[in-house]
Amino acid sequence: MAKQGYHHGNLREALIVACLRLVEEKGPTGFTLSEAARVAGVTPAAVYRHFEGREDLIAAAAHQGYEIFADMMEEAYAKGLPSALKAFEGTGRAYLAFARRFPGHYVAMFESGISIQRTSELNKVASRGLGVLEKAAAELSKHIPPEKRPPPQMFAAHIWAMSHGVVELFARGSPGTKSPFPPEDLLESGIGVYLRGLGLIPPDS
Amino acid sequence: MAKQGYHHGNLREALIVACLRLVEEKGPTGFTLSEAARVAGVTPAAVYRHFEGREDLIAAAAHQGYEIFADMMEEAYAKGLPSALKAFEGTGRAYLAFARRFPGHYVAMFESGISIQRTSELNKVASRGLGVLEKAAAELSKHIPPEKRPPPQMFAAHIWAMSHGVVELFARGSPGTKSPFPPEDLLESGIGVYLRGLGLIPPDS
DNA sequence: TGTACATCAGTGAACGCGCGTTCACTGATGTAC
DNA sequence: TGTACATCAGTGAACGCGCGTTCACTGATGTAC
Repeated sequence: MAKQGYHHGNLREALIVACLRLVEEKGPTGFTLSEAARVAGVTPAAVYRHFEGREDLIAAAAHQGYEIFADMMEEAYAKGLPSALKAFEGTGRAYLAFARRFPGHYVAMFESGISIQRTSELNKVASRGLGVLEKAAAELSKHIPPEKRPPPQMFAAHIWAMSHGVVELFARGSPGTKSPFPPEDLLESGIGVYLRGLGLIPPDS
Repeated sequence: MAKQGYHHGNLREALIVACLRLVEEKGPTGFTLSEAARVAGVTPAAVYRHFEGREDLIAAAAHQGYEIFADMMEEAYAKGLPSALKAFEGTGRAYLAFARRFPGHYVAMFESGISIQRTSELNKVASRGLGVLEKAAAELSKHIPPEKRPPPQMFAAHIWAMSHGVVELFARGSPGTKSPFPPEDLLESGIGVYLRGLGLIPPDS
């Protein structure tokens, strides 16, 4: 990561790392291109050899995040198979796990205000992660009698919303919001109740 | 709202209104004290007659938001009584309704990064809103057999998280996130499934 | 192995900009007599 | 009703600052011969 002479070696990556660190520490507002350059040990102007500007740098960080995110979702899904239920629960948990392990990426993706529509590439990789959740939901919904089966996209959205809410409100340094429960437990139990509501888990336990 | 001569009349309020508008239009990042002053038709320096600075102005906007929010929650709760179930569902819906009707306030409260701990006053008014939700949850939880009754704070947190998630992901101009379902329906059905999972609604319907 | 040269990733100085904040001031308002 | 005066909400000029971005440049690297 330290530069070794006039040429850096891998400045592009180093700038993304710096961006992630700053965005995590100071929030998306606090992030400046100049400081990222400073952290990477380089002149602000050098950034323009690798990115179009400030926005583009954040977008690159987010892109990397979506990639990792999609991978984690897929892995969690595969790990749960062949049980559709386990696979589904796994993806829900993976959401929170991602936010915990990659807070910088998470902020760049969901709180920095960069649009998913920015690039078709960004859009594509972002859809991959959500796609896994929807696939898991579709698979799982086959276990519900057709006449009382909600659209899989819908309950994917429910789980996504709950996961996102738990992360935003309870897992991050959010506005003084403290819950007496660890976010992991909160999400776990929330998903549990929800799936029970769909009749996918027996009512006791 | 137009100033009428040298003295404005109600600059404090006008500045909050300007702050809300800007924060809604451009996001919390885009908000500047100077522009708020401009919108209110006044010199930036004039702001300091009413607020300590930029942060303080946003905090005031958030404070006003929390006040309105708490009122809406209480009203929704009261309207649902004496049915504990209806009262609870009402507060969930009120969350989304608030975000829709007062987007500027919503941003100031939940996305601007100002801490709830900033003032004991702010903390107090912010707790009032959440308190209603917790009260509703506690009331409702009496209808669950004690041995399978989760802590009311916990399921208040679940509903809060889901509401917040729906708002952030689907109700606001969020990162290209589009759902085929209107947020209202999404939240309504999500809460429905959840309550069914708690055994508070009969499994059919 | 050595030299000439093209490539390109970095520099560093400069720019204009709008920001938040301060200060001594001044114009309008309201009150005492 | 009129005048003197205190109060205070506004002005406007100035400040230092760090930002994002541009530009002509230069130093390091790699390749052709």
